[in-house]
Amino acid sequence: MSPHPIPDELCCPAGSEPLDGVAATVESPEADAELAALAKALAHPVRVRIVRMLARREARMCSHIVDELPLAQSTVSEHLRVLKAAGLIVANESSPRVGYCIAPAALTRFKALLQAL
Amino acid sequence: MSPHPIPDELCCPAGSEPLDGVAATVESPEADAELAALAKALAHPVRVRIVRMLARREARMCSHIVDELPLAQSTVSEHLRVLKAAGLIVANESSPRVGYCIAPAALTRFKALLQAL
DNA sequence: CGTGTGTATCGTCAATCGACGATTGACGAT
DNA sequence: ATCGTCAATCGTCGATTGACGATACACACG
Repeated sequence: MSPHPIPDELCCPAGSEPLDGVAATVESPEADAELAALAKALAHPVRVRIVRMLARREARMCSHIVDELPLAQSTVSEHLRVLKAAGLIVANESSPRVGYCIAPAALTRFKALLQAL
Repeated sequence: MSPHPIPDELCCPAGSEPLDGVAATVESPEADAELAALAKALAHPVRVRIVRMLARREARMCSHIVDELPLAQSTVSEHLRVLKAAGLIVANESSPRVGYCIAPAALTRFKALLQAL
């Protein structure tokens, strides 16, 4: 059997749609830095892939992603760290197996900032 | 007097709205690489600022941007090169007065790729 | 033809990135 | 208590980035 027996529902607070990512300024030096930081987090094909996988709920754990990609576990962990640092994903630190999922608010904010260009 | 006497209408074909950036695939390994490349081009506050200035038509020439930012001319030129390589901006190569402007199609494509996440 | 203006390119240098293996730490299960 | 699994961290290495000054280039104008 696979050592990763498909995770149960151990993701983020489920249907949380904060929608607060549209409140802040969209044109300012701070917005420039914010957009640049978000773009930087997505500035790698592997990270785009990871975000897509998490958005589709195709994976929740680091090991799942390692299975899908031709990369070492430490490399995947580092990409997850970058995405988490940018706020694009969040981790369930409480659960046994650390479930990752996307942060809808950050993604919404990203889209809003880009749309404003 | 300013050595940059405000440029005349030396921008791109003006009201060109190709809108062809929505035709290609939005979920694929190629799309991942494409989105990552576009994000990488915007992954710097200065480049975000430059794109914003060009989108607002506040500047068209490299020298205008140099006037606005605390950066050397060669640095600004390099940022412009990165943006042009990513296809986000285009240049009127006709003269020393190179007129830069945003590439609406690339920006639209960028937005479409991000929205698909 | 020389001069000034506006850009691009080159070379350099410090800093950051991306990848890896190895190690460590946390749990659950045996 | 030991083992196996999952993930984070550390240290390293080569490649890339970002910044700069200096230089070279293209053209308009005198």
